[in-house]
Amino acid sequence: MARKTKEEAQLTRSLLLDAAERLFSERGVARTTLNDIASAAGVTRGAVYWHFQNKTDLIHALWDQAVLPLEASFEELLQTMPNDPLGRLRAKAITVLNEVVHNDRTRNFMSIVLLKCEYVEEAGGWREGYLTKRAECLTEITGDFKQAIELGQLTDSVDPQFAAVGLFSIIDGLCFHWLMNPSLFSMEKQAQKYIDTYFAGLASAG
Amino acid sequence: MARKTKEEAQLTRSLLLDAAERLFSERGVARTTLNDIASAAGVTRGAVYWHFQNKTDLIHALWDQAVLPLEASFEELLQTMPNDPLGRLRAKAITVLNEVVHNDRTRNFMSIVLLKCEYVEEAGGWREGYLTKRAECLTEITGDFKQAIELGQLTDSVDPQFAAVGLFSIIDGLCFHWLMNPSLFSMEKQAQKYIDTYFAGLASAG
DNA sequence: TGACATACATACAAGCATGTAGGTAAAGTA
DNA sequence: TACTTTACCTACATGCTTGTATGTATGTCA
Repeated sequence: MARKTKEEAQLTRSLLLDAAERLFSERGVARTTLNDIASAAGVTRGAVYWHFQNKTDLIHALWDQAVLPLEASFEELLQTMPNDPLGRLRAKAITVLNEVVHNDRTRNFMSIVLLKCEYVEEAGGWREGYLTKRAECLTEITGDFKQAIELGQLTDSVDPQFAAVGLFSIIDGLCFHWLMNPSLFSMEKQAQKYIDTYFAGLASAG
Repeated sequence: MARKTKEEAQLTRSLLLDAAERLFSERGVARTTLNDIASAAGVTRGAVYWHFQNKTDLIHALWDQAVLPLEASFEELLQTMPNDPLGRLRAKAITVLNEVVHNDRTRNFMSIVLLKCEYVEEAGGWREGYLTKRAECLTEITGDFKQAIELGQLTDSVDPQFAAVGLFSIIDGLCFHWLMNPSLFSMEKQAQKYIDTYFAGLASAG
């Protein structure tokens, strides 16, 4: 078989990532073999080992690709309402929950992260990277809460870190339940009600 | 080597389950081999295959054992406050969160369920059983919320199913975050504050 | 246009993990 | 006490997955 041009090679890489994302979310990370991924992308394992060092490396790359759309929409929100941190948090949360429903990429990604992988400490494992990303995300949320308190959108009896962890937890928890069993409730209709309920709880804080 | 008495055999079985629980929560389900489990229990794979059909069967058994203490304490709470469904829910939620911190069994179990296994549809997989158990648990919570509304502890503008899914999500979300990184926040100190915040949100419901 | 680098495919070796068949010695039982 | 069953252990066959080494035909650049 013939060598591909650089563009074609990038396409192959992209196809591999797509296949991995889909297969991981369908069969789980551990039960998906590199051969499965290669076949699904229409190539052989040779291509996988050309583009990535190994499975772990591929997962890392997958992460980078999957997080981009979310970060982009967050950035957008920041510019849409620069002086309304609480509204921004609300919008961010609802955005994530809606993306999980409507955006295949986000849904697959969340499904992998919450349901289809095992977090285990090992040298070169991806748990570390995930922890770091989560920490960053949490700092961001905490920052928004801090601003909200400074602007008087929330009482200063609210601890920003506390509020941030809670919001993060609710989002993950809702995604976990919905992805586990989408027929349980309509994420689409109730997402914002959940977020508003939590914010109402924070507002009445003691 | 010599044959064991029936009691000793039961002990072996129990040791195997203990070892499995510990190893699963340390290394993840997929990366833990039956040999690992047997060795950790001081026996060989022969013993595993004697007591269980295969890995899946072992996981099922593990589940049954791990859920018991939680169900027991729930039952206890039901009798402690038969006429305070909301208080019961609060106590249940806080109980779970505290058990995760203080009870090794519960913590290991939650860790496996939330972080160390992959949920994948397959013939004979344990996802089905898990879904069923969750559904039962959710019905129970929903029932309590219904009662709370009937007794006027909550407005009837609150949808019990909505409230139940939310509570369940928060609990799982908090456990997920805390198990992923226990240094992030003190579950012990803040668990009840989180639950109260959510309940406050429900109370101010629109 | 030739030489080198690229983007894979193919082939091979090696290590596990699983399932199972057969062995064994003591416990249980009549 | 003799026979059967139990509770394992040992050994083996099998399949799968990974990693790597090598082949190869083509893009790419001087």
